Amino acid sequence: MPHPAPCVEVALPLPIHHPFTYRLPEGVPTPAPGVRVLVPFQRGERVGWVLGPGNPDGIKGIRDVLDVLETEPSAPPAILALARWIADYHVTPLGLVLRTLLPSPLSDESRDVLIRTERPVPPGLPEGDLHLLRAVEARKGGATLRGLRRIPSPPMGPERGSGRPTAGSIWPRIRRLTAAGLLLHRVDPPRTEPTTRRQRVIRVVDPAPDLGQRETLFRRAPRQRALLEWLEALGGQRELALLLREDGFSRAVVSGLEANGVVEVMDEEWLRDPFEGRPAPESPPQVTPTPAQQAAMDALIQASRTGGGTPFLLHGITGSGKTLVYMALLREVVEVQGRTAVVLVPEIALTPQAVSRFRGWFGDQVAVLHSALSEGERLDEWRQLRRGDKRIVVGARSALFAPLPNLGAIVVDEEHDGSYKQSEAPRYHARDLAVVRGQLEGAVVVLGSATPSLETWQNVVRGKFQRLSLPHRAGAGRLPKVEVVDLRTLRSGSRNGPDPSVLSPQLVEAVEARLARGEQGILLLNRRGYSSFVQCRGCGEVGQCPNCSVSLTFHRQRGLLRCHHCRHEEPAPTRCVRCGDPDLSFRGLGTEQVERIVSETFPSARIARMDVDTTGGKWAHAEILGRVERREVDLLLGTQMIAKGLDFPNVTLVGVVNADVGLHMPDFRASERTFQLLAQVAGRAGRGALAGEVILQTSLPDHHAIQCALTHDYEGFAARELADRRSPPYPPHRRLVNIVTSSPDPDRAAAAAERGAAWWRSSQGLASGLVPAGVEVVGPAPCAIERLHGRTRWHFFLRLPVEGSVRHVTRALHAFVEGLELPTGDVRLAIDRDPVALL
DNA sequence: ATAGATGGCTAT
DNA sequence: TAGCCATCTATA
Repeated sequence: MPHPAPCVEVALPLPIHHPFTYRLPEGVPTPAPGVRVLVPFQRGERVGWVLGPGNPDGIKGIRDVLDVLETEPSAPPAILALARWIADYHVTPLGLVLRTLLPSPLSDESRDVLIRTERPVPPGLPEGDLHLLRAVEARKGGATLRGLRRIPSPPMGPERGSGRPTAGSIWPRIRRLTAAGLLLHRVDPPRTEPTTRRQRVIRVVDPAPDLGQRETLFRRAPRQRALLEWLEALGGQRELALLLREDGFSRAVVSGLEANGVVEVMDEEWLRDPFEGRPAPESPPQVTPTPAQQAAMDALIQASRTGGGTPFLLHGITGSGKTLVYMALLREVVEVQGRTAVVLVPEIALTPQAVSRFRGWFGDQVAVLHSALSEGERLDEWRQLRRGDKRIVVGARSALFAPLPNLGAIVVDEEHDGSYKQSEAPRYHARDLAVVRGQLEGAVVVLGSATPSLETWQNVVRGKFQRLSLPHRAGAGRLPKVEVVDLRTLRSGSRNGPDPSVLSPQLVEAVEARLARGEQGILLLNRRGYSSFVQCRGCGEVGQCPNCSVSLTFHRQRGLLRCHHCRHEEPAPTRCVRCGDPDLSFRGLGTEQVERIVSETFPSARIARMDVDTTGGKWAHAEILGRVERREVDLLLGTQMIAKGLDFPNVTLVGVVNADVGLHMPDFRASERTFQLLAQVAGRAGRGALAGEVILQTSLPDHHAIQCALTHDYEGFAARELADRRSPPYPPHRRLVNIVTSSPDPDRAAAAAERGAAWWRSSQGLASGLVPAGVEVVGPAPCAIERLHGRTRWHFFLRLPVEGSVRHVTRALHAFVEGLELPTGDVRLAIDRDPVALL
């Protein structure tokens, strides 16, 4: 009896909620779970991940695995387990999850490439064919089919083909044109061997020849001796290219030494150092921990020795020295226990300042995953972590998925930060996943913040997390005095000088004092551009984005109106586009305008502006902060990106130009975000020996987000906010699942949401018990931002108890995704579990 | 996501 | 009746 052919289940990065089964060619041993394989799929090839043995029964036309791409799984068991958890909880196909968790060069697919031949275009070619030929011609060296699909179809009338991708099958056309000899079609295979940059390195063998041997070896070869001594002076090895180019040795000398067996030339993986040429690492400060820091350290170290346990909240006010506590834990876990650790920081906080601190303390044990890294650099770091050559990873969100063996600790700094939430599928929250991974691998989890998210706070209250508190500033720093300026009492145009509703007399005076004393100041305005909308004084028309239901922001420097959601831009108008009135008013103050007003008010001040528009380059962010650190800047002005983690002792003033920005967002977290932002930015003042001062300009001085920021009262804020979210109930009293439908066609988006909500409402009554009691269905309704990227969006959401029903809801969500009949056409369904915002 | 099949519609 | 389009189905 013949053996049944061994098969494997493979997860492919496609929006398909089940794995595919492939047969292993004869003699190929079954790869371990998590190993990447190359498989045929439809007309191309794709890279997927082996999940385990498969069963070929009932599959007609099963196909063979084409190649096993690695011996060590790129998704080791711990990462695969985490990926499965995410796939289940966030209702996302496992292959898509794996693709997100792993460095992107590891997943690829074959590409169809079209090349235009020399043959001239024959007469009478159909319009569509001609259009395709032109599109291919426009791309030199061949056009990928993927790229071609994105181009707009030819204009066919006033309404049709309005910038949408070509519909229908393109293949008959390609076949026709290929047969006519006008196009060549080639299929490029997926890149399965990630490009590692390699370099030739020359290295002195061990042991090197002793002095006696050298006499005989080098009697007639003085250059060889010189080379050996040169290499020894450099520590025993040198990149070959540099040796030949920079050091003036000839290839013959190198070959001579190699022939004598004194050196060897080898290919070595090139370990690119992303922080090459960056500021030198800070050495660890010799400070004695405060009693509170010591207590926190003891608790964490104790927990690390007993396998993790309850997650910790390290609740320390700004400047209280949370970093020192993290360091003590890392030292214990990495250096004493020989394990590994993850440190997560918000996207923006990964400043060279922060990085050099970690590198100074832990040297080249640290891998840094910075957004400025290329994909190749990221992969290099990832490989070193997997090999155990580096044992600490510091990075944003995705660093949580680093393949560290024997994980001992996970630190999530500034755990309340919104950038931990991934906005596309899988819509995970790295803070929540840190808790999951810690539990799966027995690692200590520490969530650090001065202003914890209410979810984390509630987990402390309910005994799920253990709170460690740092109630005082470390060292000489004192919490700054906070003063409020009521913008309602300041009307513009009353006297000469700056518009007092932008820079109040109090703020002007405070800035002048800093300039006189040679101290520095920070000015926050959480809105970029020059003005957030442009309105015609004649007819009231406001410039709107054609793809999104938002107004366009005016960027004066570049003379553009821009959409901050879809990046649409158009030239700034000089007169109203509707009525032609030239009297336009620029409303809604932004950073660009504040910069202008500030520089007019304080002509002698050196000003730097930091927002998305001034930090485009790879190191622009670092460059601006470097200037502030070297005191080449008197006033740093910017959006929320200046509020996080900066530590400059000479900054003694923080001015918030308008604290109300964001307070009126139609989202249940608006107050929380405002409070956190104000508390964080206030924490930038007075971190050194000099006393700090904070001025908050606001039209809502009585709002609790502002009142509590004034008095540095986190617990007061939490109590009030928790009460406000009781009715109607919002997180953390309930869990939410936001379900968003979208389509270019408004009717279909609405219909999809109606059907979706109806599915849940009808399933609630069913005897199947699919939807557990206590689940409320709210909506549907159009989203707050109703149109985005040219699609109309509707949503409804589920509200469920915090305890109990989570697993049942997961099951119901899977049934929902499988069972819901969406309207035909381009209609998408997105499930956002534990959303950060409901916009 | 996307190739391929199906069926209705229309300009030719 | 070829071509176009929307819709449906399977992908191993």
